[in-house]
Amino acid sequence: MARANEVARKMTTMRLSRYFLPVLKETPAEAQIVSHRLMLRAGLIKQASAGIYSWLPLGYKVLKRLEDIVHQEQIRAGHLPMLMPTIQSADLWRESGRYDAYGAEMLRIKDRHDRDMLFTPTAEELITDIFRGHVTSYKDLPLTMYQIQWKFRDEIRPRFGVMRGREFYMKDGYNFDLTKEDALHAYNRHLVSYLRTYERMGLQAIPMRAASGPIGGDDTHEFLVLAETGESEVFYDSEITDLRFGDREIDYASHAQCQSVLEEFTSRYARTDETHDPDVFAKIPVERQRVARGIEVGQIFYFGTKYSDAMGALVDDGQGNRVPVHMGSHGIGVSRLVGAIIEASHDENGIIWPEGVTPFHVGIVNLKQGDAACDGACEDLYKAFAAKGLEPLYDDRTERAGAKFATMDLIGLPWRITVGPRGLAGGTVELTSRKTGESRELSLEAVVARVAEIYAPHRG
RNA sequence: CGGGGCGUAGCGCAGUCUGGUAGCGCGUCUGUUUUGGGUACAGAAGGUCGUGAGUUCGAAUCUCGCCGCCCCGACCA
Repeated sequence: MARANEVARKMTTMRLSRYFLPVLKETPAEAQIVSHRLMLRAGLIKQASAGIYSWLPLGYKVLKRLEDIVHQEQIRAGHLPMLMPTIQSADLWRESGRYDAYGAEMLRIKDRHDRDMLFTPTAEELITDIFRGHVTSYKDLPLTMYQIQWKFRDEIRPRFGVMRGREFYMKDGYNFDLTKEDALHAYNRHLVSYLRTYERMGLQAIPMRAASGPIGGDDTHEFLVLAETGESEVFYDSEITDLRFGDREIDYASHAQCQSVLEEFTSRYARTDETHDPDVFAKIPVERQRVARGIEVGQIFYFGTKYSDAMGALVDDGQGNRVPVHMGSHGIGVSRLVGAIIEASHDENGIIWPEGVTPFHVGIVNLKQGDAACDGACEDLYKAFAAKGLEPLYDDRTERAGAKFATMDLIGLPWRITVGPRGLAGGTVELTSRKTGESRELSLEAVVARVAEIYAPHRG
């Protein structure tokens, strides 16, 4: 048992000499935007083919951190996690009419029996099929299920790394409600949970009225992260960027509370180019009018009975009627978020991970590898962090200080501890913020306590 | 899909026009050196020049086909 614990402790610590971190000094020629360049340079991803990427250990850790946050916030909102297959039969899609409607963006496959299959671009059909097979009564409503699963959309032109990949990792959720009113509450509930989700990732994502595309429906908001490299042109009232969800407590079952958050965050003008109305925009005081670019990181839809009508997803309404359920769907582009966060948080030296999503909590730089005092202090530090449930990345390579600092800056851990003979002589190490560059000299005990304190608000 | 460009060592590139048996920088390996912001020196390994065919005594280089990748436009988490 003691031995198992020892192994577990080592698992939470990583020595850079034993890690797989293929950082690049030079920028790969194919990368045009900063997030793509930094993801390649920092060894987060490697392109497998156009718009399809392998997630290397460091990138995979970030992806998993984002996934954890999405799960936690979905579960907090009362939604049920599940998982559906990536390869689906064409039959259900014929039933909804989307097999033909979806067009070339859907990757179509034949199995050995020559049956038409497809790689799922979204899952309204399959979830509706599951629903109709098991739910027949209003008593089982409301119901919201979601998954985080790989999707494939055969984009005409994939670009910008994971920001517009063909294969991408997406949270997709589906709500089933008896009435339109209930379904709109589900819509509002998702808006609230998404606001929380993005803020935990260190992002400001603004809900904007949008167009629905092939999912269908009338009510839809997109969440956009402002960034110069965004693909969408956006128009908004600058007051909206002052809004913060913060750590307020919300009763997700309360229609009134969710409605009031929706009103707070959507009452000011904020639209993408698809729904932009210049006349309404012009009525905003000029000094508050903003035209910018944004990255779409999520979207919520209410589409009523579009799929339940087409696929016969009916429930007994308690009054002797069999009625189609009201539905909506909601997506968060988890893999795209990795790029979006980097677009929003970097400098000329590399990535700057927000504390909520960083792959390792702290980097330990040993300036004199092989020096007994330095090595010992670093070992003590990472054991102390592991004991507190924090994950350090220990740079134990026999590189010069400059090379170690450059690597740490590139991969963007928010906090770095520098351990060198000079400081240790006085019993201290240095704690440096990646974001501000500010450093503090602290004792070994104090630095562990300080880092634990920093991360306390970010633990689930 | 329309328009443009590129494919030569792990990465970034030169060589192609004007055919003659492949080179530079970074990285990697060995040794020495250095040690608080990508050290310096010496040595070494590493390439079916995307692919197939053709022209030629000879093809990275010329011709044709194919494949892959990137950029600009219309669509999408």
